[in-house]
Amino acid sequence: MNATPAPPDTRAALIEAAIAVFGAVGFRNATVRDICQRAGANVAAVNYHFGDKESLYLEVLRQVQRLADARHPLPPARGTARAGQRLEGFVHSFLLRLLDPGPNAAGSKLMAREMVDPSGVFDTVMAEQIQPIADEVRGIVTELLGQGGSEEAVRMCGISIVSQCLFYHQCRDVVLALFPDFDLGGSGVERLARHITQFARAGVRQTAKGGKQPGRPPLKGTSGSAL
Amino acid sequence: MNATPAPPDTRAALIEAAIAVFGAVGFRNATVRDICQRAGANVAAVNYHFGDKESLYLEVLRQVQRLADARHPLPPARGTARAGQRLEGFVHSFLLRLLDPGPNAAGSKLMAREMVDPSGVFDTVMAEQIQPIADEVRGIVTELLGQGGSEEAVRMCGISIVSQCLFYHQCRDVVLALFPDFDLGGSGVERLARHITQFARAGVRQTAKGGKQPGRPPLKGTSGSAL
Amino acid sequence: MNATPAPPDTRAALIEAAIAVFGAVGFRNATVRDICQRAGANVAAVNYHFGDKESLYLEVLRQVQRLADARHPLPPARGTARAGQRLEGFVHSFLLRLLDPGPNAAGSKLMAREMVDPSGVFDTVMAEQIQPIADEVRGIVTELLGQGGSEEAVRMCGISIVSQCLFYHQCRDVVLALFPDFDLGGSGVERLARHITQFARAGVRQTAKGGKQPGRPPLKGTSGSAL
Amino acid sequence: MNATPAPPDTRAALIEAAIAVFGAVGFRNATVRDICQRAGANVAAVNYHFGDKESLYLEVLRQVQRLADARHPLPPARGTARAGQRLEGFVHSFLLRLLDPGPNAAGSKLMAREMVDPSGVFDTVMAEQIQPIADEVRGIVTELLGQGGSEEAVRMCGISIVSQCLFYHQCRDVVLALFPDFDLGGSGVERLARHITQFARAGVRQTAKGGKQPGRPPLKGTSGSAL
DNA sequence: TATGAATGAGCCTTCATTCAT
DNA sequence: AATGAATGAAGGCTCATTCAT
Repeated sequence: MNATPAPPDTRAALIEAAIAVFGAVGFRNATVRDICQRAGANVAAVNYHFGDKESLYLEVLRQVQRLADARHPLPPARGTARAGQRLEGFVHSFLLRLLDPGPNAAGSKLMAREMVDPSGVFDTVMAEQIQPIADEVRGIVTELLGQGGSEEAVRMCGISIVSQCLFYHQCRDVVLALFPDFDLGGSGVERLARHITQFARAGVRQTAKGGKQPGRPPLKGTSGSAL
Repeated sequence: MNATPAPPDTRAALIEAAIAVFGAVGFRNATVRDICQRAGANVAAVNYHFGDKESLYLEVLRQVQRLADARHPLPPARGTARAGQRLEGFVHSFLLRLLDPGPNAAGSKLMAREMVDPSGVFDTVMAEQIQPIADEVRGIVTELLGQGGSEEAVRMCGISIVSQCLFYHQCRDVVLALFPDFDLGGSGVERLARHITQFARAGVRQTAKGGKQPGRPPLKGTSGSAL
Repeated sequence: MNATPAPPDTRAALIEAAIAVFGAVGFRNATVRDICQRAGANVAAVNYHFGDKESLYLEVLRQVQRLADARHPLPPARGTARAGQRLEGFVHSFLLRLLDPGPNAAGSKLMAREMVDPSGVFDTVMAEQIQPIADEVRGIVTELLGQGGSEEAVRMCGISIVSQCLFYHQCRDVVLALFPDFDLGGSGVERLARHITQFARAGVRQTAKGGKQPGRPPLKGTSGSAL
Repeated sequence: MNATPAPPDTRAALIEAAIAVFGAVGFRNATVRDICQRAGANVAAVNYHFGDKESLYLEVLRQVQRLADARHPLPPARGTARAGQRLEGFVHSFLLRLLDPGPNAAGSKLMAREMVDPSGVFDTVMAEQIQPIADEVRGIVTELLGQGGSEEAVRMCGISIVSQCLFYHQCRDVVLALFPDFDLGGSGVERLARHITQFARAGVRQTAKGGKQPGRPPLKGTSGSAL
């Protein structure tokens, strides 16, 4: 569609280098010099091609999304399969996208940081990358919950599912510090997907039964306000 | 109350200011000058009282934990209650600790960042702050799973529980971008605690039954297309 | 003369300014700001062109040597003349190099300081600048001593020669404080060279005769009281 | 004479510590904090007892001289012995004073630096410490030269003697870099003293014979001016 | 007499950015 | 279309010194 006649591969090299550097050390810690050097370009190249460091960063996030979509497209939209299957499929491909050690791993790290510590491009990221996932999850959960699913239940169940997946990605270092031999790549992803799927399915089923916890009085708080 | 009415405790003022600044912009973005200025102290004050910026940062993280422990102590250790109750208690007080909009909110943010983007003090934070929580959760899950709990199951269930709580904290901005009216303070915490508790209890129970998902073959394929 | 009339060679200007500043106040006392200012360059110029202050310092020492070699080359290597002549030639050109009031005087001062109060670049200076001189002297003395020259005798005679020359340079202020009219430039150098040469030649000849001082018992006692 | 009723040994401790620190790293590199710490005193102690860092430095130089005079008094004034003996005695005790590894070694280093790189207290040091040595040497050389000794010959011979001794002290690091096994303490001093004495005696004797070098035409210069 | 806290000037270095070519 | 040199603002840190106690 967008055919630049002679691809100025300096630009592409800059983006690629920037993904690696931003991913490794974050936006602030990354230096323009480092990026340019890795791209085999001049110190002024970033400013020349992108205007400034932040514009490069935005371009990088876009490219990261493009790569992620290409490598691990989200499962086809709702309706094509039963919710149970779709949950399983979603968890699996979402985990793959997050934990894939492939060329986009650094980009993945970028997204994680953006969610915890939003920068100026957060809105774009939300709209272009996170919202579609949220929609997909909402669809799955809505169907799973059936008519017993209040809006709040849908939201919370969706978050319960997504958060389990994201944790391994965002808090990878914590996981590995606690369990140094934890397998977060290769076959480990399969086991994780299986666990999360069955854990979540049971959780959602329970939520569908109603907010009432069987035979349990309201929480007896550990802090101030009387719960 | 105190004999000395108000000793111009520069050190304390520095920590307080640092919590705010580090919490707002992170370790790297924060400047010593800014912190000192807010604390009404000299530029050299940080070096005098803490040695360097990083040592101040570590002290800040410790103070943040102290405040958190004081405001929302984790439930008393194992043995005092059945695991079911302890799960409920843990989730509730953990959420309170994370989402408390009180004076420690900025400090909370710090911990979130540290988990996603570890700094030089990560190891200390792991040992002093995260490990105790992990131990507590492990204890609860081990008891809930009973004899059917493999080491891996214990780990994954623990993470499934903690990650749900953490998400609202770490990805607060994402939650609010998706659901602007989501209640993350006050009574919202109670509803969240109830949801997570029952979701997790069902999930753990299901995990205990065995890793086999009823009538479902192991996943095949690495991307969504197979779903 | 030169095709490019006057390239604003910031790098060269920095070195020149640095020779002056380092020479005047020493490495530690010198400030990068001062050097850059004198060179008409930005504060960051030193870092850009040399990496850091110390690397600039090393470059300065090299340039100083280059200038010294250009202005006062040491006499051609051994073999071309008898040792007596070579001693004379060495002392003369070494003194010229040390006492030359020309544009390299400040640089000379640097070397003197480095020998008395070594800095981080001492090893490099030793290898690149001092060792060649030591080798030359060793060659001369070895030949002068003939077969009677033990290794120790060679070393000590060499030092006896060099130290006499260096003193006028390193302790110039002491000399001038003691003898305000002492001529350390111009024809004074000639007289110094003649004195040191004949003094040293006699000393070496005496050393060659054997370590035994005629009719004098070995020293006894460790302090002056025995004299 | 000067009896301070109750010796404030903080002051003495400061001086002692300062000798060590100044001697080790020089005036500029030394920090008041370091000195106070080693003296077991408060950071403000230097300013309190001496006014400022430089005044402490002057006091230190005085103390160094006191110690040197106590440990290695110069040989008794002229007339008590023949010049030959006195030369031997001077060289020996001067070397001892310079190379003594005892408690004043650091102080010695200070003096060396002061001679090469004079500070504000240089004049005091000259008058109080160097001049007496110069006078002693002048006396010895004058007698050795006899009637053939011009003023210039006396000066240059004196310097030839002193410079040989000083070199081992001031350029100790150079000596050890060139000859790592060179013995600069203990019995090494004896050998050095013997060498320098006989070397110098021969040199002075030759100088006395007259400035004419036997059968040697004036120097054939290696640089500009026609010698 | 002596101190611990605090200060402010200043240093080296980093880095995104600019500019002439 | 692209670069190497150069910039200036800013950052963390050091250190001799001061001051209230």
